[in-house]
Amino acid sequence: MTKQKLLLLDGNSLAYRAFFALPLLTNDSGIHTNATYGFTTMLQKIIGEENPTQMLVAFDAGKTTFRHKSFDEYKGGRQKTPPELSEQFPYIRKLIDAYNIKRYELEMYEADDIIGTLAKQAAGQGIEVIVVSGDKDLTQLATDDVTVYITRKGITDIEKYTPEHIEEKYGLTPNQIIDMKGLMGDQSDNIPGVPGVGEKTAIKLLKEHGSIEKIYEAIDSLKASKMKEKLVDNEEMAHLSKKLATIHTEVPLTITLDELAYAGPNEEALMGVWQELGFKSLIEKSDFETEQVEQVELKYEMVSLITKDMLKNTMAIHLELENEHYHSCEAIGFAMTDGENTFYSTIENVAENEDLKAWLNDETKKKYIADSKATQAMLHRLGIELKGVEFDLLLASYILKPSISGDDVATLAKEFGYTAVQSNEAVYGKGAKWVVPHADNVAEHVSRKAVAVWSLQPVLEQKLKDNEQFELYKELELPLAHILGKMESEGITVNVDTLHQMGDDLKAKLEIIEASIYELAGEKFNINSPKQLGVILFDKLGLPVIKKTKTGYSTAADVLEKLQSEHDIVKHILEYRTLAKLQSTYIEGLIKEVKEEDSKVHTRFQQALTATGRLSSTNPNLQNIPIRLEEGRKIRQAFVPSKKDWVLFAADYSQIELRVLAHMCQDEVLVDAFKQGMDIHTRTAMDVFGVSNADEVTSLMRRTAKAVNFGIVYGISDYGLSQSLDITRKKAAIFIENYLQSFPGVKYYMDSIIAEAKKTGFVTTILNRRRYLPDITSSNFNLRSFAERTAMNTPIQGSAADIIKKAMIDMNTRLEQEGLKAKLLLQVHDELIFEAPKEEIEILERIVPEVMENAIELIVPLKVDFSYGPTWYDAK
DNA sequence: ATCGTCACG
DNA sequence: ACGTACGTGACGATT
Repeated sequence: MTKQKLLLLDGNSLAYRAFFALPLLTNDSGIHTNATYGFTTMLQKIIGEENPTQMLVAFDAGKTTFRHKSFDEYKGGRQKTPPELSEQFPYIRKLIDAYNIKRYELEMYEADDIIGTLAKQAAGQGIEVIVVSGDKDLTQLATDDVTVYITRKGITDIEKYTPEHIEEKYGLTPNQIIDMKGLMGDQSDNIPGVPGVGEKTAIKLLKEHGSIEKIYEAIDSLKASKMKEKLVDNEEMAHLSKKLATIHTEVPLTITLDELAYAGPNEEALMGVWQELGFKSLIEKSDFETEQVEQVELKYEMVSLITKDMLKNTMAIHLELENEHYHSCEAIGFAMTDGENTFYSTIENVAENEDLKAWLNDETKKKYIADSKATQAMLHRLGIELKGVEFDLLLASYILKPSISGDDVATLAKEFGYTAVQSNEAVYGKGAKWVVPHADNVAEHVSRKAVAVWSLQPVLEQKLKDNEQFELYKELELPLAHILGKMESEGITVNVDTLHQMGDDLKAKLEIIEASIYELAGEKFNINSPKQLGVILFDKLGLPVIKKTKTGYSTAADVLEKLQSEHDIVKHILEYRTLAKLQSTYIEGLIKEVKEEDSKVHTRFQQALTATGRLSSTNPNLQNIPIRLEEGRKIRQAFVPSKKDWVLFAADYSQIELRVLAHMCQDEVLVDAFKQGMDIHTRTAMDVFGVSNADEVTSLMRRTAKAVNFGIVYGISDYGLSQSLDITRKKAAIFIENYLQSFPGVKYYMDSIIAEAKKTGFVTTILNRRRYLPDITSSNFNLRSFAERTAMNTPIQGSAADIIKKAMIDMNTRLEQEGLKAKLLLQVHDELIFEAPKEEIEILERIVPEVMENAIELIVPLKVDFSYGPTWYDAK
């Protein structure tokens, strides 16, 4: 439990302060907002700075208080609260409620007394207390546990009163503040005090005697003077004034400290109040993830038919889908806008509308779309081919802000300050509660999305140009989306019978292994449960614990491998894991994804997801089909061409990341090695181990050098390398040291890329893709180290991604130019998989490496290997 | 919803 | 001294 901190605010005093500190502002609807605005900025500041665990705003209750009983002129003659301020009090209450801060007022007592009582209670429980007011009387509450903040001049400028500060400023203790006020009186509260006694005299007297009581005890010894006369004449008034100025700390409150917990505002409610008051700057600055939609009226027309006259040369269109699975879900509706007129139509009316179809298919009719790939794929299913995509909100957002997650139009729009569109969750609900609402609501929602895309197009394109990223977006990502859409819609054929066959074999093997594991363990348990497995291995069988996880023993493969010699059960478990993974993910999982109609899987390539610019693949993930172990690799036998006498043709870049590194750091040795076509791991081994002849490099040396090369690409650390090679950290450090000495250009590059990231806050790839690294200047070692490794890795991984993306675009063009039937089906980070008729193999062998190797020119050559066969397994 | 694990580049 | 290799997605178990 962190230290508790209670913030007590004097509501009336602060409202008055804000009102008089700021000029009389009014908002669009004519309400005065200077007090509400001042109050809000003050709250924002104090909450941000103090981060309290409990909060309360106290208000004065009615007109009369217990003080009036002793002195009926108390606060008499005071100016009436200005009506311009009175009208703002309801909003101040609303604001406080929206912040989820407790409000409190009590009949017969003033805010001061409520605050005094709570401050005393809290301090007694060891809670740190901060009192905020515009009234200096409150400083009497200061103690070691209670600090009193008094606003100065404006509303956010505060003076902090601790007992020390009061001593410094007045030479008095906090308690003596009351006596001072008793003597001086208070104009605003109509407390008379002793006439003729001001601050200076009061302080002088108190320093000498200590308190009002002590002054009167010693009154006779005072030498005769005008002042003595005044004191004598007004003794009663002095005592009364002190009494009135004393804050009551034993108020019979009807609330307790427990009720004051503060855990942040109700963001939606707060946005609502801010909107009502017209606090645009605060709304813009806030990073709340609220669903608040601007109350901008949207004019749109629901039409049964989109007619020719509605179809303009440039329009934003939005095809609304049920969910992200656009290869299998249903479409909900369709909207289009040219900025002036917005039309909504049902899907039935879209699919059968020949005019619209022709317009969508017309390359010269320009479309602005939120997610062009999804739209293209869905339209394809409806028998419509989409062309002429000019703007893609998802891709533009991704290039500008690669870190934003989510593809909802509302989420993206909000990132760029556009809020007149609702989130899908707000409209449809989520999970089991998901439902399509009334047609009117859908029409408005979908129309708003189209308008959002239309409105954001100029904004985002300008930002891209400002960043010099427009080309990356327009010439790379946008055309790539079209190609990826085609690849996904085409799909890859899977032989389900082959998978079933393999599944049966696996099932039999698993049953045997399972039986021997139970036998060796002496009981049945769930081998798939790391928790239960941990109990068997480490508690029951007493194997040594090598690594732990947050929740218990680690049973990961690297741990189990070290335990193999300890017990026979371990190797069975390792084998069980391998086979169970194949069975659940690659046999059963894959079968579920095969579409019955065409016997194909249609993955979705996520183009706006990774931090580095790579693609990712889902439903199913076709970028992690097994290959390293033979048993798993056989899964690839189930991936086949879609037609008889066709083949699968696979081409992959050899060492693309290290070549990119060589290009970027221009290290002579590394560049030379690639230019001469050497085996890079062997070359590295020669340098790291100081061997002058390639023949002298042993396989262990090469394997080690390979791991070092991986480490370099990942942003090396001795620990990481030691883990991957299972050697000591010291040895790993020596390898790295040797490497960096052999390749000084690499070291220089790594140092400068980190320096650059620290300076600009981001790193870039060959095609100017950015990754922002806010943690690079963190004082937290872990965060900073991670950011530094990322700074080293991202330009390499990201540039490699740029290169293969460019190759895909060039390859698509080339296939069309050559009039080939061959189709690009998959991309797996550094390889492209095609299917093609046998007759085209020869030409592919020529053009695929040519196009891929020349996608982007580096100072080192790019090298592409390829192969083909009747299944993906054979294309090796 | 999150964790541990493991498949890929 | 700090505690990690970079980037992903899917599964079963568990909360």
